[in-house]
Amino acid sequence: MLELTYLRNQGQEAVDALAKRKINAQDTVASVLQLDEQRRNGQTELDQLLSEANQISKEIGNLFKAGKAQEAQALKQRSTELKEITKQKQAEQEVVKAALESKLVELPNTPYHLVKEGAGEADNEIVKTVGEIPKLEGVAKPHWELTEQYDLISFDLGVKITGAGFPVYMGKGAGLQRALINFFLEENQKQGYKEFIPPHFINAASGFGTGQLPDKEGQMYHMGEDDLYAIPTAEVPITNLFRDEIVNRADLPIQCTAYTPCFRREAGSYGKDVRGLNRLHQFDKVEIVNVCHPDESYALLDKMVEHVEGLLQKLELPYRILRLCGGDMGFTSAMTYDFEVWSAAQERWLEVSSVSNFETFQSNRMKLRFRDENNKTQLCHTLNGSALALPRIVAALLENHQTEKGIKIPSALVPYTRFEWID
RNA sequence: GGAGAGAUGGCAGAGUGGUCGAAUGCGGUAGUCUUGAAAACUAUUGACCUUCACGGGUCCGGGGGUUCGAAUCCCUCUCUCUCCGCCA
Repeated sequence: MLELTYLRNQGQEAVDALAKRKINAQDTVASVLQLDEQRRNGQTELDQLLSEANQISKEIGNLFKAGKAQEAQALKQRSTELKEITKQKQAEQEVVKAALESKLVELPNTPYHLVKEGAGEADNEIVKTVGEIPKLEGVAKPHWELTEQYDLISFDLGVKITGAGFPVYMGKGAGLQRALINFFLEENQKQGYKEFIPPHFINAASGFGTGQLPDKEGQMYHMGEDDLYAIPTAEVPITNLFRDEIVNRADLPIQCTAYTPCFRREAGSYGKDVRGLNRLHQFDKVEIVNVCHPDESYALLDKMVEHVEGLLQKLELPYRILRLCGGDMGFTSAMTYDFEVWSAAQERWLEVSSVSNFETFQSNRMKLRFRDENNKTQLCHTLNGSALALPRIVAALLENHQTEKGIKIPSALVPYTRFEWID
């Protein structure tokens, strides 16, 4: 949620920035400002009425004490009258506030100045491409064949017990999964991240805090009986740990990491995009989340990018980094870098990480603040990124590292798998 | 799931219809003292809305009600604790 004061003071700047997403926010911003004005005026009026009512009540109390019941009775009349008026005024205010809130929530985050205008994927900037593309044309098997050949993952068993998009990992397939999770968690800890194991279900307030609700309602699994949502990413429970908190400035940046399964309905996906491990309803991911001072968020974003890069290098995977254009960024993000690894058999890039700075967009919703030098509360910045999402990493590892002997495990990972080959 | 108790400021905890945004203690901050620290002492210390400012307003778990007036009375929801039951 954008900050009201920002829209008040720099409304046009916000509209211009949002144009990078190829959306015209002129009207929405205008009605936000109009409703805000209306709300403030109403509030002033209401406050004056309440002030009068408070004063009269006090006087009545004093009069009763002084034994002047007659005069007190006379004042009661005005008091009752005021009660009616304030009640009505309050109801009006509620309506205005709700309207303001619903308009404000419609607006996505304003892109950072470095973000290029664009409509979608095609307009993303390639920041860099690193590593050698393996030359396996013709002989390379796609991962969905390799997982079957080496008995690593069963998609069919998953279909039987749950449905499509819920794979069953087996043997070295399961071991590889566990090894990657541990590898990522430990690498993250070396960077100063503290590990958490959060709940896998969240309430609606948490979904709202990080921006999944109301925007992505249909993408989450919802358990109606208990009104809980299965987490689409660890970002949600982890960032919401800090909802309604005033954190110590000295504690910033707060760095958290967590492994969780992630659940996504992926309504509307089809075709080669969903083949094998490319897109799943349940998958494993290790996430990093940062809560920091506004001045340091972009430096921290760079640091996160560097860290994720390091992980991909240790896994010996060719990758490229994209800076997303306005139109391809998520609703809540101010700037996002995507990481893609090369899939040698599918011969295409697969997204494995998304690292974003949300600035105050989430913290404003969550009321996540710190105290500045003047002891004033100020919104923190929040950031997060995948470090890393497993399925496509597994797909790329299997495809890129396949040999006639079997699949070679990258040496950095061997201490975790305790096997060097899948054969 | 059944029965009971409870929810007050960063924490602990008083307050049962008016002068209570709320005693007191702890904690935090600043100062005095000290070579330094501790202790002691002094002062200060909630959030939010509104206003250029003075000021005004809201908040005692959430929502509703009674009353001129509610932290305090009533209804309701949520959560926590204790006991019983069930259970990894």
